[in-house]
Amino acid sequence: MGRRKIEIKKINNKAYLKATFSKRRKGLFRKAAELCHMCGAEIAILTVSPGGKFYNFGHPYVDSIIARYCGDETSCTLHENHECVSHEDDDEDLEGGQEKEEGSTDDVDEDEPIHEKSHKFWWDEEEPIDPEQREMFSHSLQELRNNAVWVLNDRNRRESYVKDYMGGI
Amino acid sequence: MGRRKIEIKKINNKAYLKATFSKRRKGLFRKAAELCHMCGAEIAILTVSPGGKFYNFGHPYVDSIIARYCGDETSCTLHENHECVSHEDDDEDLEGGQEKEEGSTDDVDEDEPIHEKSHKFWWDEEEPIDPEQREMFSHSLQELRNNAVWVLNDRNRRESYVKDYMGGI
DNA sequence: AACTATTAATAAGT
DNA sequence: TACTTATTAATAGTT
Repeated sequence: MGRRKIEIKKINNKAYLKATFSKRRKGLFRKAAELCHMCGAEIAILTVSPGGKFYNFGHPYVDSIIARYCGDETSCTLHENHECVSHEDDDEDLEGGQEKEEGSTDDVDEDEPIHEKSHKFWWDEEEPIDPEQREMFSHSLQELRNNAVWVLNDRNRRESYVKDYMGGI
Repeated sequence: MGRRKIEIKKINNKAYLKATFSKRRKGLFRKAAELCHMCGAEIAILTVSPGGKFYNFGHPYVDSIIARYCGDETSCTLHENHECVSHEDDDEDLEGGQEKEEGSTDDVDEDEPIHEKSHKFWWDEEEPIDPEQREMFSHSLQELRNNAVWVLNDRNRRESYVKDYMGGI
């Protein structure tokens, strides 16, 4: 959506990259805020710039959402592959959700991931990860989740608070 | 961008909400993927539907980014208020970033947050949070971060791997 | 950072 | 639920 059609490809020009990163990140956050507001969703976005710096968006809080993600075994399996687009079950998705304490055999919804076509992303760079590292990492994430669980118990599920972003739109 | 201009406001019609949530979440993820690819950014998006279900996007991995967020005290202060849009310093942002081990008095960049105008979000619902709960939560998040630190040491900072989302675009 | 020509996202409709 | 298309909204290039 600009003066010209562009290809979605790696930008090399540093100045252009910086401008694009800034504009598009802003656009992304605006979209997220709209989605939160219109649909009552909660969204956390962690963006790491090419320089390794974090730019985050969160409604109501990045941390509360992460804690729930880390600790909530009902919404979030420990499945190796929940890295990308996951849990695409669009049914019974708009109901309450306050009662997450029930037996967790009420299993998760791995069915119908909208893009589970097993072909790679067209810009997949295919840099495989050392399986050992991956294993170790998985383990530590598990730990992290375990440590996060108790957080949830002292946190109401749906406090609403939005910090100023796009004040005015 | 549709047949009509719409207001960005809470949707009550359940069917419409569901459709909108689905479309816009998809759009959000596409935008994120484009940003990753064009700018070499890493992005994790945790979306909690109104029904409390997680829909996540991550490049290269949700978990690796969260771990870094939780553990990296250089990029991410333990400042009470890094919930929303944070770390908006756009300078020296495209450099390397492998050397994060230096003394952490090299403080963080709270300057020039792009929307730090202190007015509230226009849809701010202003439901204040119990300070005690907030305190407790903060503490547990700190714990969580401490537990995550060691993860980082066994993880190269910039593995590139994209799972299939929008394969083909 | 601000401006617009232009493309891309999407609200309705099917 | 997926596809279509009129229309708006995001943004690429420019200043």
